[in-house]
Amino acid sequence: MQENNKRKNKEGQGGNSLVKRIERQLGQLSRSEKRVAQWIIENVASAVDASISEVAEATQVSQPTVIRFCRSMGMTGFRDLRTHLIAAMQRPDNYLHNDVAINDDTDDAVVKVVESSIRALVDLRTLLSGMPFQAAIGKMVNARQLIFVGLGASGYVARDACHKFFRLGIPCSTALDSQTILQQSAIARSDEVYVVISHMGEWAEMVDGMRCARDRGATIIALTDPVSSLAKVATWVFDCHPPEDTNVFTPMSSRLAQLTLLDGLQIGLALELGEQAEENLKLTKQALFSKWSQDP
Amino acid sequence: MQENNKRKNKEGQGGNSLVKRIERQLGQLSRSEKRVAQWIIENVASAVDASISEVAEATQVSQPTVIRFCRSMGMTGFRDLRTHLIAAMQRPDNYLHNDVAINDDTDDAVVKVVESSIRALVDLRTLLSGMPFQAAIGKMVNARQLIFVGLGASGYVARDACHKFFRLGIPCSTALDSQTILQQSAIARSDEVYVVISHMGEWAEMVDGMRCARDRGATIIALTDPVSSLAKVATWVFDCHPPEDTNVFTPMSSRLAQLTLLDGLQIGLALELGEQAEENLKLTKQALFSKWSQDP
DNA sequence: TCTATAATGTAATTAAACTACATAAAATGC
DNA sequence: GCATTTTATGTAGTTTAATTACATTATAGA
Repeated sequence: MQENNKRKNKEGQGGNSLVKRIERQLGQLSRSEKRVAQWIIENVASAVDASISEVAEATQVSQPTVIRFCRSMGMTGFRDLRTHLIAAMQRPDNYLHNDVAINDDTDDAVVKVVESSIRALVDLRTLLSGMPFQAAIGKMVNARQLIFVGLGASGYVARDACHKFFRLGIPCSTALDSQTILQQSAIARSDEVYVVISHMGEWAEMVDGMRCARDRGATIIALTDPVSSLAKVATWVFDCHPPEDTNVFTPMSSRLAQLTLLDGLQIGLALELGEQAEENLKLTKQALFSKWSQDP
Repeated sequence: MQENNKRKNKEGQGGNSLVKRIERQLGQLSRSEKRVAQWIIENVASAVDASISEVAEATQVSQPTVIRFCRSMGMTGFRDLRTHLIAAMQRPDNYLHNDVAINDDTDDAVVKVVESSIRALVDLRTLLSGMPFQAAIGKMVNARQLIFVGLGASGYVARDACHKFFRLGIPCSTALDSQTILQQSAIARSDEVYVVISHMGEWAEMVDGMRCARDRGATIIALTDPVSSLAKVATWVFDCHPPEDTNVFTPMSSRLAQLTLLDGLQIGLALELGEQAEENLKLTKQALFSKWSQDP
């Protein structure tokens, strides 16, 4: 009992994931077992929650065949397979993107939503190296004020970012509608940094405002599509192009990428600012906690 | 005030989030359940392979008590607990690698931030199966109005959610400060659904307001820590507990999980509502696009 | 075509997870 | 201190999941 625990832990940690292993062995499997394998690969997410009877039904094979498949994979049985699948799902590269379909049931749809969010962030990670963090943070360090700009849904991202950055002790404000953007940028100064969030970067008033601010010497950091008009006006661009999306049920996972990017900028800036910022973060955090975690 | 965390670094083999959570709740458990908790903490490795009867025998309690323990931990049952234990075992303590350190350079820090965001969503993925989507959506379908509630940083999440849901064509509003929450809940109706976002779920005014709304028959859907006061008042709870976090440089990745969860609820609701909601989504999307994608 | 072998399914078995109810212990009110 | 409620726990039974033994069908080679 104890020795097989050890074995399992090692396998779980060890290099290649179960999904890849199943793919590799596909050729050696019989027709029915192959069906099971295929279904699991395509539905890893639902597979981890499924019982043997559910798998059998989904793949139109008998329950013993499912177990035979498990054994072919070198597992002791279905329970063991499930263990390994759960473990494999902890590695985010196992998530594939699937669109929500109109006839999905609730649980499937939710799983797909979460997985597409994970994908959005995994994609972001691969793009990080090309992004001008150093440069953007360099400008922010010396800024008199940070102004977060976003319209519509991007306005919520801008607000969230503003709330994050002000805790560093830097003056921060927002501009969330055309009028405010135009007025704000009309008095822009060269020691101000605008952080602009926009999916396609084509709203005329926003682009005009930012052009004006840029002309007056301000720094424009844009989280937007790099081929957009906004990108042309910006000082620094962070590539945030939402995937083309023909499906109304696809949520805007790209805003998660924006939020995470802004988290990255804020943390980077905090490190650059050093002790003072760290102290401010600590104090703002304590201000909330002390309220109720002190009294008995 | 943060001191009590230090005590917990004692156990050598598996310091992971679920174990920490069990430790944190040890105090609230009854004598028998505490025995189960203790045994699991001390034998995480064997626990992941154990059946319910093995656990019962090892701890000298009855099988239902083991299940009761699982429920006390916010899991749906033993199977669910096992799922989470397996997932938690996948990262013994490399969690520290994701924490930003004061002497990290910018690029390292940014990568860590993105990875901890991914982590948060992968964790969410494993929690999904225990969440009451069906029930929550069932209530929303017939609601006269959805009210999104959140204080401070959670207010931005509430706003974002409100903006998402209104596009289905449902009346939506927000309550983002104590005063508004108390007033709103004072006139709550049984056909209203409150969606409450709160990290620890312990703000007195918010809990009071929601209790009042609940007493008046409203449905309370809470995205919060399942052991909180808010969770006790809520009709349905979605487990959103932020990881214990001693590092000021760790961003609040858990809000990404909340946003994603709300995306899931919105999509689920859209599917439930059917064609009308789909049409509304399409129209709100077109309203934006037509502005600039039509004229040449 | 017949036999041998592999593949798959059916039905029964065992074991795991869970529920409903009963009882015991502890806490509360008088 | 006793009755009453509440909470904690266990017993026994139910349901569901996993597995086995065996029967059937398909396939390949003589």
